[in-house]
Amino acid sequence: MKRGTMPTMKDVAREAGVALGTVSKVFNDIPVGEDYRRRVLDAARKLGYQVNSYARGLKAGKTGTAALILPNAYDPFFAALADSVCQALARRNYRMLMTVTGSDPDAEQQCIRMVEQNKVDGIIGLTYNPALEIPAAIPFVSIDRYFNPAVPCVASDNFGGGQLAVEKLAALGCRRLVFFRIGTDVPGEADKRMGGFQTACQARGIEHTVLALNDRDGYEPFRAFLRSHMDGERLAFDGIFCNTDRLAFYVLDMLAGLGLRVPEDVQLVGFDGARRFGNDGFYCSTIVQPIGQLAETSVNILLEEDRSSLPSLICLPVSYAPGGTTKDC
Amino acid sequence: MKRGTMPTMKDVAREAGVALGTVSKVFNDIPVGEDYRRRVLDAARKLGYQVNSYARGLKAGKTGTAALILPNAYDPFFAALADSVCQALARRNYRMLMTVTGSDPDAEQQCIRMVEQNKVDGIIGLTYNPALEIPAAIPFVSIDRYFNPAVPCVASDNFGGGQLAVEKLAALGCRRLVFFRIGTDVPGEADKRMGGFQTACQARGIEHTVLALNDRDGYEPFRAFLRSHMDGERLAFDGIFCNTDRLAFYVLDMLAGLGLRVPEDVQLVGFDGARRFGNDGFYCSTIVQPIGQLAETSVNILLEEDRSSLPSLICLPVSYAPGGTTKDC
DNA sequence: TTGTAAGCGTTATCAC
DNA sequence: GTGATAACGCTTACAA
Repeated sequence: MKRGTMPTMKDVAREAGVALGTVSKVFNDIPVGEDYRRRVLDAARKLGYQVNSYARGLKAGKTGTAALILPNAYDPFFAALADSVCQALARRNYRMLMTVTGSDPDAEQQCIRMVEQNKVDGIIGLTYNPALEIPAAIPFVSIDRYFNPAVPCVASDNFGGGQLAVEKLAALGCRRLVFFRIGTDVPGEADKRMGGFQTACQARGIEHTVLALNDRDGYEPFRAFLRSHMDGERLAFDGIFCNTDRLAFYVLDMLAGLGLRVPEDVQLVGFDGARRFGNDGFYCSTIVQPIGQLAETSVNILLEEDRSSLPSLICLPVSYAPGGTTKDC
Repeated sequence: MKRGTMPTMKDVAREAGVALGTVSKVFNDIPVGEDYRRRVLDAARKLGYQVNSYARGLKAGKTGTAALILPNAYDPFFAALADSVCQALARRNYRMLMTVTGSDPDAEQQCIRMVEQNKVDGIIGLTYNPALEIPAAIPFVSIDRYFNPAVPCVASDNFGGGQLAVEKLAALGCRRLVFFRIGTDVPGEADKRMGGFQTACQARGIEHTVLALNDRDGYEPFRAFLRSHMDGERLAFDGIFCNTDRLAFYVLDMLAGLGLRVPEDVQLVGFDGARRFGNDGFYCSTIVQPIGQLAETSVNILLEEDRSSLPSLICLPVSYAPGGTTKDC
């Protein structure tokens, strides 16, 4: 925005020989005499004029910009989400301001302050700060984490996903399942995956175990767990459900180290639907999150005019995709 | 930016019992009496005041926002770049406006218009539109593609990377190399990888071949090429250099289909340094692009005050990383 | 040092 | 339908 170099409405008005207000009307699709309209448009083109959306926002109280707050942009799930949200916003002629927090609670709050200053029209946030203060003045949509009834949360049907994983594994012949979980200790929607797993196992009378860890524990305990559950050459489980594809991928490596074949000896299902190179094959058989819908729904709710009665939680259906670590591939 | 609900400087001034200008000074670090300062800060905190950076930008001619234009955000390289650029900008107290173009030339031009409207302070663009019109009024830095001397371009040392790949493969015992290339036909810096490959091969007297394709050709020709170069059980080459990790990954699969072992029968090196799940292991042995430096350098140049004598091209050093498809892993 | 007032580019309200 | 004019929230001479 180098000053003095960009033409303004005033310049266009002078060039077109009309009044300032007339130019404004043309760019706001407010009826105006056809020849005036032409003159203005011609002058604008000639000068290379672009409306200044900040000045417009200053007056109109809208900026045409929404913010997306993410822990990072390189994780496949977050990257795909950023891509989809960006597109969903663009479709509605909105721009996307993106900030990454590195999962640092302070950085997250800082990000919110930053976007508050930028007077965005709304914020979509996927954060891990348990004490996050959400500005009441700006529409906010949370992804994957429920705050309170006043903050709409959009998430995948994590519980249903957990059930689906069990159903699939059971249908593929598994009789003894184990659920591996790793993640933050900030409670989030993703925690429901375990509930779905347990419920489905109980409903089907399937023997099951759970090993739920925190990020700070690292991945080694899973290896130790597997080793301690080896019965000679065989593992005590014939099916493993991991709460993320990343974990499943690590577990795959551990199983190989134990001399176990996947999917022959043990079948493995992850969660997320992460794809190699962002859009290729799955890393493993997985419960796929509907990222496009997640983005679209979040944007819809964020930009909803009537904010008096928004749903407080929306769960979107997940699906199952074979990815080579189950017998159906 | 719901109007009427957010406090303004005027509110703070009234609350603090000082003049409007005084409040402004406090928020711009312009010396002010200490007790005035305190009163203003207290009032601001009490009201939850945040400066409106749009209004500020309107006056100051700077908005504290830069735009990043990418083909998409899900490709691991672009995702990592987005993450790094976002961080580099944040470090300088800048916000990042991101747009994805889907590699559609029109969309790319459209994106530029959009960010022009938003009066960003600068644009970092990685685009494939050969006829892209770059606005003269806004600082622009191009990544991976040289436009003209007036548009600074930041890229990896692609030529050096091509040479490095040959050096490594040669050091690992390869004697007959082939270079596989796929990509757009818009000339970009990445094309220099081939030049580096050929130069290094010639310098070392290594027998070499090249198969350079366009995206629209698809991957099948590579498979056909490999098949036609099978000499009984053996491939006519003992080393393959691919212009991207993605291609290398596909080729890996083709080689397996041909009953060839990697790295025993043939060694494979890709380009980019893409990592599984964004930050884990490499997909293959690869020439790693210095994404962090790419981002940092781009931002440095973009925000450089003195724009009178900027470099027109900066190539950053790449490195080699073994990733299981060469004998040094 | 502090307060005042004139814009920055746009939109909205009026008389014309 | 058109064209002055007053905000919008902030910065910045300039006056006090």
